[in-house]
Amino acid sequence: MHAYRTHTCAALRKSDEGKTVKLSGWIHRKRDHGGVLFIDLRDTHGLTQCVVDQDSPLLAEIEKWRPESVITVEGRVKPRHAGTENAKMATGDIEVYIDKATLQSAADVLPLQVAEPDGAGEDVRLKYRFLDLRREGMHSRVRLRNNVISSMRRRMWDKGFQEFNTPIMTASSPEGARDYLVPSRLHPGKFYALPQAPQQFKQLLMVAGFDRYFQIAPCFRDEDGRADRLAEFYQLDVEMSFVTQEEIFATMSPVVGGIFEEFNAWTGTQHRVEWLPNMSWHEAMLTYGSDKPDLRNPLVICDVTEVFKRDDVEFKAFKNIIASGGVVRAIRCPKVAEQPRSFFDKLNAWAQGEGAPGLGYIKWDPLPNVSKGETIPSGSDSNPGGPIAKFLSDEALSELRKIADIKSGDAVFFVCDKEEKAAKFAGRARDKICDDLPEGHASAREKGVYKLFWVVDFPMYEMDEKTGKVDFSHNPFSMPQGGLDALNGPDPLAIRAMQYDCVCNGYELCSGGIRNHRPEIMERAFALAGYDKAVLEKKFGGMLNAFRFGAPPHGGCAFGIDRIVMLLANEPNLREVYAFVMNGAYEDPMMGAPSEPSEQQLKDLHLKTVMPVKMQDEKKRA
RNA sequence: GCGGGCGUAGUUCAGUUGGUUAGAACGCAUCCCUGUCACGGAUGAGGUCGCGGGUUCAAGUCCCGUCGCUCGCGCCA
Repeated sequence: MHAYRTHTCAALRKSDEGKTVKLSGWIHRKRDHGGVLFIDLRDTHGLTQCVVDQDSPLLAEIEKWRPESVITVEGRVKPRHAGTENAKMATGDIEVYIDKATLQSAADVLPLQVAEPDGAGEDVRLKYRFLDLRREGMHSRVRLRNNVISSMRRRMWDKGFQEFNTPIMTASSPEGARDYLVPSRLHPGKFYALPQAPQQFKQLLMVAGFDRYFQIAPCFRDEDGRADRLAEFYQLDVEMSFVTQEEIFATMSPVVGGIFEEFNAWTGTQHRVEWLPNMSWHEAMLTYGSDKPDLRNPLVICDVTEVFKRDDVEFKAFKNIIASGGVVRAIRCPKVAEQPRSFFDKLNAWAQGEGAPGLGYIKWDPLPNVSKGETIPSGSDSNPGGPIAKFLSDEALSELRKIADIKSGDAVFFVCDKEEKAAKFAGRARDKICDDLPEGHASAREKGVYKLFWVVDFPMYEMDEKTGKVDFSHNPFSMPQGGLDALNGPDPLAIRAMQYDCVCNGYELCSGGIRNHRPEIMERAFALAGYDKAVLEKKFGGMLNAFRFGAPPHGGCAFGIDRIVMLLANEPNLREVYAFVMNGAYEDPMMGAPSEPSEQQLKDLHLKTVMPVKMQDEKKRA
């Protein structure tokens, strides 16, 4: 017989009755009745109930073994007595009557409970991640992640892509974030960088003639974390040669959509997967106030600056801001007028908490003799109310209704600021309003659906408001729409890039572009952002050189695997979908990382550490 | 770098206006129990109330500082 097991803990059924079997696993739960002891034995596959009664000399010994100890039991498979079967367990019709038992590894008293969710905090869970991972939720989320990655690989190979490995220790590549650096022993004073993305390598593979690349690629960025952002993460990194933007969408939409279809019922709720038409970046920012809008939220934003510019509108607060170049955005909220006063007051308080002067609104309470939903442009179907209504003439109100498509019973919230700020704040208010509405309201967030679409036509450049300096707004590898001619045009801020994102339920899943493979266009593109040829050569010399020896037109994208798994697992925190992660301060309390190197290590690496003044003081005091 | 929230038993939490010996649940230990499946019952151990300072007759509670965790802003695809 096998040293440890003949079956897994999920395998045995009634048909195995009478067999002598061996199982190994963890003591999940013990139920000790004095004369009879039940042990639920667990492995990664499932649970099997094992029994010892007082006829057995083993009882006294086994009683002492604590939960989460690893044991091996040998015994006979017996059908459970009539009425004691457990329909909730796959193996619930049988039990294993223990003849022999070995304690393979005893468990100490546990710092967190494995069999029960005990609400243990993240610091404890991360320190004892190996225990946390035994728990049902983490265990199955890690498996979900593995399955998603496996499915991605299969889908990519099926489409003729091959998986490549690219270096982890490489050169710093300025993609925006800070690099993690690795000191070189052989080259004093020089450092390798961990890749923020394998961007240049995948483009070089295109130059090398491999025309369909993918990689489940680790990426590293030394920027502060968030619930959905860590120092290291994985991307499904993709690049193709001789393709248009549309071909990339046509290739990748079925891959990511297929993943959502395949795993969408994992949380137990079936979700629909809906693809919506491409949206321009400009439309996303205007209509939704975000470059990654959640389209389950039905509220839309429109520009109503014209209304507040009118001579018969007396609202000075907005007029002053408009006079200095500001805009007014209106968030149209169907059927929201009937919400209680407290709903509007709470939103106003929220806006003030966010640093805004408030969140003004107008609501159109239906007049009793007019049926709901009926539109009379003059506004005579309803009674406009709210703090701002009195500043607008009847004509202004009716223009507002026309522009914002307002019906009786609707409400509108206003945001007034410089364009970019107004757009973004209106976007956040749009989400806040939607979330504050009661469940089932016509304007509440839709449930049970993944809404996917591509945002296209990102601007190539943006202007820093303070310095007035023009810089790349996304990454500098994208081809400008219109090529060199566009770059020689009068207004760099009007140039769109062949740059796109894939968005799902408010998360940016993927970012990509058709790359700029022409050195002369790249030179001009960098010049517009104020970088001279020398900078370009220093930063991208390797890739630029390659482009001088025959580079195919190419493009690609990279999907954040963790965000996809977060959506599938319905978890708002990235740390819930990784086996091993660092905490918010990028420390690993289990492994003790980061740690101080030894003197010898520093010497080998030709390094000396200079501690921040604050920490030097602390050391002195200690 | 900045802001919000939190810090009390192994774990999750309660702790009133500052007032006697700081509580509960789960876990742990000992004992009882032959059919449970979150088994049940009895008893018990377990605390520098994050740390330092202050106010007070008296501080888990109030004040100041500091550290840690967490969420967000800045930053970052």
